[in-house]
Amino acid sequence: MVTFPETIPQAGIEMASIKDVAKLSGVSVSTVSRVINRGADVDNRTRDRVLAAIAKLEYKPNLLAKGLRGKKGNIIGLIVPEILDHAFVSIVDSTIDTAHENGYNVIVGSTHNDPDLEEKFIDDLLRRNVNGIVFSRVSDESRVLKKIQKMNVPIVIIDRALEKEGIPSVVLDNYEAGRLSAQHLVELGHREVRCVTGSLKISLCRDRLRGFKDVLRENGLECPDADTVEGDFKFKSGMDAVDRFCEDGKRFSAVWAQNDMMALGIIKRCLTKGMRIPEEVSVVGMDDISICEYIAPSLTTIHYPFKEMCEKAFELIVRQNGEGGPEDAIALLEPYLVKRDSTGPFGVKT
Amino acid sequence: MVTFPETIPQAGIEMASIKDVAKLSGVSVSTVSRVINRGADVDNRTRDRVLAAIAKLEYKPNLLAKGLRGKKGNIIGLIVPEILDHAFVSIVDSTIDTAHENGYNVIVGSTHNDPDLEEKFIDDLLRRNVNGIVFSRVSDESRVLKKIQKMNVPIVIIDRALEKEGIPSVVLDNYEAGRLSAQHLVELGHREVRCVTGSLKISLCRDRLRGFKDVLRENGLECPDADTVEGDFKFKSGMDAVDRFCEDGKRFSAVWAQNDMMALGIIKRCLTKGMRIPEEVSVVGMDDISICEYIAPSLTTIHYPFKEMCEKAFELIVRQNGEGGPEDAIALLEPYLVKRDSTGPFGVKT
DNA sequence: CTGAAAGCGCTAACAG
DNA sequence: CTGTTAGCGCTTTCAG
Repeated sequence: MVTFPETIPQAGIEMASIKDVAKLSGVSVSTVSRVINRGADVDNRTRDRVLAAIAKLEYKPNLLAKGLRGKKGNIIGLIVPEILDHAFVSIVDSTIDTAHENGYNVIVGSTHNDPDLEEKFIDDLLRRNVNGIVFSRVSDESRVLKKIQKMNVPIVIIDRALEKEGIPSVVLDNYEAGRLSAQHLVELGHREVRCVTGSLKISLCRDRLRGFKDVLRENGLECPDADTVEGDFKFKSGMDAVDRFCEDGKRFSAVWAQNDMMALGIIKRCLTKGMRIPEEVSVVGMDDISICEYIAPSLTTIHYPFKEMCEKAFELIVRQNGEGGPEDAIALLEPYLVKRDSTGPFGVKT
Repeated sequence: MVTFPETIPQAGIEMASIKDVAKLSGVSVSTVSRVINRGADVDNRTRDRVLAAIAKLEYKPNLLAKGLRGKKGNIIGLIVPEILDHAFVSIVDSTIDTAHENGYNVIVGSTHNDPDLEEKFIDDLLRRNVNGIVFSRVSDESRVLKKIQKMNVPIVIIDRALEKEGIPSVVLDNYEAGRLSAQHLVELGHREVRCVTGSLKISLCRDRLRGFKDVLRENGLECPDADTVEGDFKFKSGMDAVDRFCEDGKRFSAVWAQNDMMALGIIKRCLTKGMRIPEEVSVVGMDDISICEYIAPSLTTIHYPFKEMCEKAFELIVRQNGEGGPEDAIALLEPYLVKRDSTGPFGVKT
């Protein structure tokens, strides 16, 4: 339902341009440009006049003109597969905040894992002379990345390192994440431990699993492949995993899911089946998305430092914008455990 | 930890410009521009040559130049108070998708409810010749809105109508939302019904409450002010509300929270206190954020049509971009109930 | 210290 | 149908 009560004629005032400022202060545009940009090399008296005119006209340099001329749009492009994904929204948020603090705007695009959308979006960014592109979760297919690099546009991959490509990346120490979760569970006395992974085609999932198993082994526990279910990072695959674990008849007292969404699925399914958490089953997640605190029981998880990640990514972009062309760099960030209510000592049934 | 394995010298290939295309196809830039934009008025043979050159060079018009020249940056600005807020992320997502489908990019900014950030961000958008601004949750203070309108930049307010200002808006039928939730509860046989509102300074919260109470009255039920707790849309205020309700000694069997976050707080607190949901207490939320499905029990709620809202907002922007200047319009969208597991019939204790 | 001039890449009259 | 010209708003030599 759309209604149009009335039409209001608009003033349509134009924004002041550098010309207007020049005219009002009685100098040339280049002088105005000087006081805006370097401030130096300008007589104090004329500068004051210009500044006064700028204030009076509320002049703000047009960013398109500036970007066109300077070849840099003062924009950061951010590409994520899915904004609604609880992990990515943290990236969006942090990137925007970091960029704003540094005087950049950010254009956000979500590819929905569609390579065509992805490429279209990248083209748009390139056509806007972006200062850099922050790329979250690329398909391993790296054609588009090559394109970006060829255009000499700084790029940073977040969350997934493409070392062989020599592309600057910010990644989590995924092996350590796996270790942390196993350690927590082992310390609580659990011996029948399960793991729900993301797709094992993704190297970070394999890394996490490796860390997890290593700790179990170091503690004399086994973790046969049968104790592992491969999920897809989605809620439902967590639910399904519980069914799988129950099927095989063997008991289990603890599960680690390689992301929080699956952990939520696990919790929901367990509760539905009448299993108590953490009294009968301890559950650990991974990512530390905001929901963790909102459910009952709240979810013990491995914190993924999204904010630091985005700050680092931004730093790498800026660094590439400086002289010397792009640097090849990989920043490795460390996860840590956040203990909440979904985990408890083995065998304590209150 | 940052390491720099090696430095790779870059090619730094420039993007092809319209000049390059003109040169390669042996025509003038204006002809190239013609084939790109209107296609008409160009001889078929020359058009083909131009097209070939465009393909060969992978030419894509620079968006900054285009925007500078045409006074329109082909960009939509989106302003939300907090991206991490589960309701707003839906707005971000839908706006971006809608904009992309129509060939626009979107610059997202979150104000964190800081008026200075808000103004700074708006200035940035204006300086980029945005085609329009989608504004979610403005402070009632409308100075900035005036500014935008003065610049003749289309604007649409999402989620909160400022009718007196004559600014195009897309709003929910909040009164109806209140009615729906009460109706659902009444139909389930509940008579001791409570409500946790958002800040009653916000008109939409008052509207929702009015609808809620009207239905109760129509059904011969009372809803004294004491049965209502004013929250702040945050998780914790939902938890606190339960404590308040328990304090006064009167029984209650159902609660409506004016947003899902507070409903989650209610559920968590109830479960912690050992109250069963929905057997002892039915809980209805509002917004239908994604978490609703992920908790146990899943949350019955009033669906807020974010996607339709954003589509409508976009439509209003585009319409204003057309001739005739801005139109004053208010679009009203309808909510609906989504029944899940947090509500059940009164008195049925399984 | 300051102004004039050129040009970033594109579009839009205006001639031809 | 096509090329020339001018200019969007800004920065940056280059003179002076």
